[in-house]
Amino acid sequence: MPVFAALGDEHRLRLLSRLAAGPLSISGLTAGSGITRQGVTKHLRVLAGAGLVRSSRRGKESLWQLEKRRLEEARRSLDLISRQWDESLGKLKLFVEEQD
Amino acid sequence: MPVFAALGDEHRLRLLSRLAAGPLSISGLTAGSGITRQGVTKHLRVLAGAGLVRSSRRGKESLWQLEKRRLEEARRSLDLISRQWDESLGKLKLFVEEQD
DNA sequence: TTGATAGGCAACCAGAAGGTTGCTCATACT
DNA sequence: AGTATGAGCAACCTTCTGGTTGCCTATCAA
Repeated sequence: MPVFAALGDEHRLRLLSRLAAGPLSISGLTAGSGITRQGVTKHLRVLAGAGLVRSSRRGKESLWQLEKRRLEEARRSLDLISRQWDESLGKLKLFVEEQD
Repeated sequence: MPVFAALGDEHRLRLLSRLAAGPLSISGLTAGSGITRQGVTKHLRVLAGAGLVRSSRRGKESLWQLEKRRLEEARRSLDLISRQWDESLGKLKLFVEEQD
């Protein structure tokens, strides 16, 4: 649910952008991450909890991949706010002009 | 800097969307927020630290308003990741087809 | 079947985050 | 002048978070 909270950690953002290049296993993601495998696992769980990522076992490793839809939902939320702001600025401008 | 972290709190998200309807003072934002004025202030500071919001004193009250640019930067970041993902899926599809 | 590789579970820890309260300061109103 | 309103500062507390370590399970390969 709290998708922005999930995005709000640098390690998790990095994980996401690495996953954006294609599915990867946990050890794959751990390599060069600077933290432990367990740390990575925790982050992946958070991302999964936010619906940003999904895993599937393949043999002895579990492959993680991006769930694009949630990203786009998040993007749209931000879009919505900026649009509202544009409108409110529009109204403000109108208001100012009426003052003349 | 950590713009997503700033977005990752429900109170702050609500503050933002209220500000999207136009500038407001701290007490204005506090009303109906469910937390103390000091709490609101802290959240506003976080948002400001992320460059998402800006304040200006007007008489005895300080008016807070949205900083649209950062929102759009954040939106673009998400966009970038989904685009990369699209590409990677494209490559994956190609790879699968080669297998036949 | 033994070993190596990939991962899960649980406990633990330090520090950050969210929130409150109490006090002070400054501006506005009458 | 005196009071009410809007806000800042600092201390404090509790909970959540990021990260680690130690140990156990499962799969693959020799």
